[in-house]
Amino acid sequence: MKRSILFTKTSKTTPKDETSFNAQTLIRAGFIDKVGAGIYTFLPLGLKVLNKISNIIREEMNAVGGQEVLMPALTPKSVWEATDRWANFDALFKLTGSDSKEYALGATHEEIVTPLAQRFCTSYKNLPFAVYQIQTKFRNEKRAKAGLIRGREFLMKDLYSFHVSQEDLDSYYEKVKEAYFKIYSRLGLGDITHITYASGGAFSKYSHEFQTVTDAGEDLIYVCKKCKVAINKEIIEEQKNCPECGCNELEEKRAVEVGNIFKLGTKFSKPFNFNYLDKDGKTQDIIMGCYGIGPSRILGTIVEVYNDQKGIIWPKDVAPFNIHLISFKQNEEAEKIYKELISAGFEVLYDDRDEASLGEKLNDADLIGCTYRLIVSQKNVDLNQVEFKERSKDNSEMIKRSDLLQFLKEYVS
RNA sequence: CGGGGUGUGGCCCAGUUGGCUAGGGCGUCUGGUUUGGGACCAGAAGAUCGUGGGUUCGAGUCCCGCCACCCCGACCA
Repeated sequence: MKRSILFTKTSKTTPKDETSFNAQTLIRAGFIDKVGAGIYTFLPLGLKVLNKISNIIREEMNAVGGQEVLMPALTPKSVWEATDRWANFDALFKLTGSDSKEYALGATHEEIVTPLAQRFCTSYKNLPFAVYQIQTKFRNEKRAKAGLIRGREFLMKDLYSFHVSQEDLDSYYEKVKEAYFKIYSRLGLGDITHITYASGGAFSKYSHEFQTVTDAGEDLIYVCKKCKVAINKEIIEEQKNCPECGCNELEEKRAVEVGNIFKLGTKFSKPFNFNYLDKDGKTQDIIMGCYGIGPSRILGTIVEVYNDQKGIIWPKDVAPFNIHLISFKQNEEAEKIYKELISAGFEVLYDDRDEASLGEKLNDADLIGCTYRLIVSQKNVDLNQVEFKERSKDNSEMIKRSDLLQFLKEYVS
């Protein structure tokens, strides 16, 4: 992508109606645009990152046998009444159609996926199975805040699994747990993301959350110094030591909830009379699990975690572009390198603007935060070299022009 | 939903006890000079002062309602 035709711009000033670091920075760098409280547009740069996050999640969901679907955001009142959540789920956005029928904007999809699964699953032969989607969710938060971390509309991956028994759910649950660890590690958040024991809400005694440690977090967790498992604040009173290793050296930290997995049991299969016939032809309960993770919240969390005074420092696999290429008084050679990199399969943001000073281009590159940066200047062209720098490091190095592609192939990809 | 705060060109702000054609910076456009960390000069465009009502000879400024946004709290399957 050439910077000269990218339709967004960076800004020197931060919007005053936004105080969270992630939203301020993402708006300034041209990744998102604010439409209302907790409502954002994803711009080309932001959408690229969001899609990369989603794709990592998608790959890991596919790897545990999840089958991707896309359920509606507009959901009829009747399904919510079946589970008694029309009246009791106060974050539901409700609306009325012109036919005076009532709807809710999907805040979660148990009410949709359960009847869906019921249509196709009647026998033990059909079990187990899991479906997921990556979709916009709506929650009428009393107060949206913290930029992308608590919006009223946000992207969510929700996986639902269906089982013949509690044992089968338990073993699948462990598989998904492992998949989640892989996801956070691929997103660059592995070392600072803890699995925590959290309230099970209406479904069970405990659920598990995945919490990424950052001061921007809304939650307090208590991390076991030995095994890195943590406990959420809401259950610290009843669970005073580590549930895994029993030790009581717990350290309080602020964190963002970046995932939550639940054993639903029969909480949703029962209200919909969703059963199956076992080998003996006897009717049995379907046991369910659900597993959520929010790509847009993760995007905001990454910005909160990986930054310096100049801007964002994207982890390699989620950066909007692999390489930020800057031309300085030398557009001919830079253009040539741009084309070479593109045909070699790199994603490149090429700042080809004549009117921008080098300082402006460098500041933009630091703000946008692509992992690697190349500078092609007249001086470098004369010396047959290109300047290479990692966003996370202080020093740059010179790469021989003739070695450039090979170097990048080894180093960047 | 309770408490507090803020609304002035695209963005950040100034605007005195109410007073004349509402200012500045950033950005944008034109021309010229520049270029290793957000360049400079000259010119230009761009504003229902959140919105509705009221007080007044006169309202960005005072009063009332509403709306939006931010912060603290509550809430957060």
